Amino acid sequence: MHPESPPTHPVVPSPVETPPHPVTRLSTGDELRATALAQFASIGFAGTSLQQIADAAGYSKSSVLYHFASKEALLGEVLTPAIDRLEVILDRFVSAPDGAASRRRFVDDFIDFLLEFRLELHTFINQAQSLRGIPVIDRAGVLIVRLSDTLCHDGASTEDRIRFGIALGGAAYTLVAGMTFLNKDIAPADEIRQALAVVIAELLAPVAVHTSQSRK
Amino acid sequence: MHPESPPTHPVVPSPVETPPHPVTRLSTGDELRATALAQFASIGFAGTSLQQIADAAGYSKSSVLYHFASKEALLGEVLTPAIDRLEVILDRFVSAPDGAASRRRFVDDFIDFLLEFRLELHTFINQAQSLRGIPVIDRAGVLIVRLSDTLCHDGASTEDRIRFGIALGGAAYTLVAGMTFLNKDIAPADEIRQALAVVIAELLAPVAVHTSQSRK
DNA sequence: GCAGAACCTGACCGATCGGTTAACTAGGGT
DNA sequence: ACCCTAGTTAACCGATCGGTCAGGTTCTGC
Repeated sequence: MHPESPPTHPVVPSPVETPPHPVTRLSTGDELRATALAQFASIGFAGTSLQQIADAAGYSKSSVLYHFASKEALLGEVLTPAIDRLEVILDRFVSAPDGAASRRRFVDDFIDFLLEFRLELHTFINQAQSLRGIPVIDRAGVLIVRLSDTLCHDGASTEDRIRFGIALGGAAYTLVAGMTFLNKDIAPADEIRQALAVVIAELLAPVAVHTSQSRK
Repeated sequence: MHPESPPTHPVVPSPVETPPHPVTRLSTGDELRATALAQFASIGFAGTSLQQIADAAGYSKSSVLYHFASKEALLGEVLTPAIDRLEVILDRFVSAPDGAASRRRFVDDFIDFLLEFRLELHTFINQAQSLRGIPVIDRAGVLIVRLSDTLCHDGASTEDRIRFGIALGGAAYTLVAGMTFLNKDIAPADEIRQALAVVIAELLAPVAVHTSQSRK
């Protein structure tokens, strides 16, 4: 089943503490989380079976359900780190004094978030509607609405809201699906980050200007 | 089963030709196509069962499989009109002389396409990767690549390609998921179209300028 | 009246779904 | 030796999956 040689359980090089050198070896739970995330993002939560996750990770379906109470719980554990991170970023932004510097740092933080949690964002963005009721999804939903309301105050125009939506959905798409599909080259990372910064800032700039200063 | 009163088959008001007044009544096949599209776009192709489609449309699963050879064939019939339309738009653009007017008309056509086939685009955009091999998906894939290559010539920068990807994925997201989720108001249609035109043109403008004229 | 096409359906098929249970293995502490 | 815990798995459960099939109903052409 596993690439490892012995027929017993596959990993667990050091049962206590994290390994001294940050080895690339992951715990079984982390392996399963990563595998599940990749499947949820590409095939969808409803379209991914526990058997597929187990096969892809090299375990049995029973093992997946040993580490996670249910499929929904697995989704929850997969998405939670991204939500926590976004919450921190947003809290820091709203508690900072209004100003160009604060806004600039927020956009930087947000782009870091996009790049680090692209699969989680893609999963949420494209499936939140059909997964309403699952606690982690609802929590992420209110967070996104808060993000939207923070950037686009009550009186924001339709165009401002569409700018925000396009930035959010466009980044989620481009960084996952569009990457291996439109940009055949594997992309030089730094170049992507820089280009993303330009375009996202351009999309969000009028919104921010509109909310904190006078129009145009 | 059906909202109609008699227990027999539900619609078929005029068995031959289209009804003289374009009544809102749809043929069974059209009802099923529309229902399936809504489910595919929100829950995903893999996550949507034929039973769900049948229930939502008020028919039996057997009836769905009577009108469509298989689930994949249903997906094909659902997506084909959008692909045909996009193909027409793209052909007209590449066969027209280069120029600002041609580009402007293309963006207009493209926005019409986005608004009319938002569910079809959303379905393709977010699931093409996992549905590779299905003929209609592959056909749409080569079309999108052709669209990308037409707008971004070989030497296009990473930023240009990201602009295109964000415009495409962002519009698909905003017009479907973001609509009932971020913009609580049902949206005044014309306002959405106009805002979309501004933002899409802004995203695509540097690309077009770059490919047909000098930079900036 | 009658044959046939078009339409819709319940019953059924093997496969797979998410999830439960019990059994097994290995290691640590005593 | 002992037990306990953690990890893994096969076997199994009822439900549902996509798909097939035979039969019933209604309409049309003759």
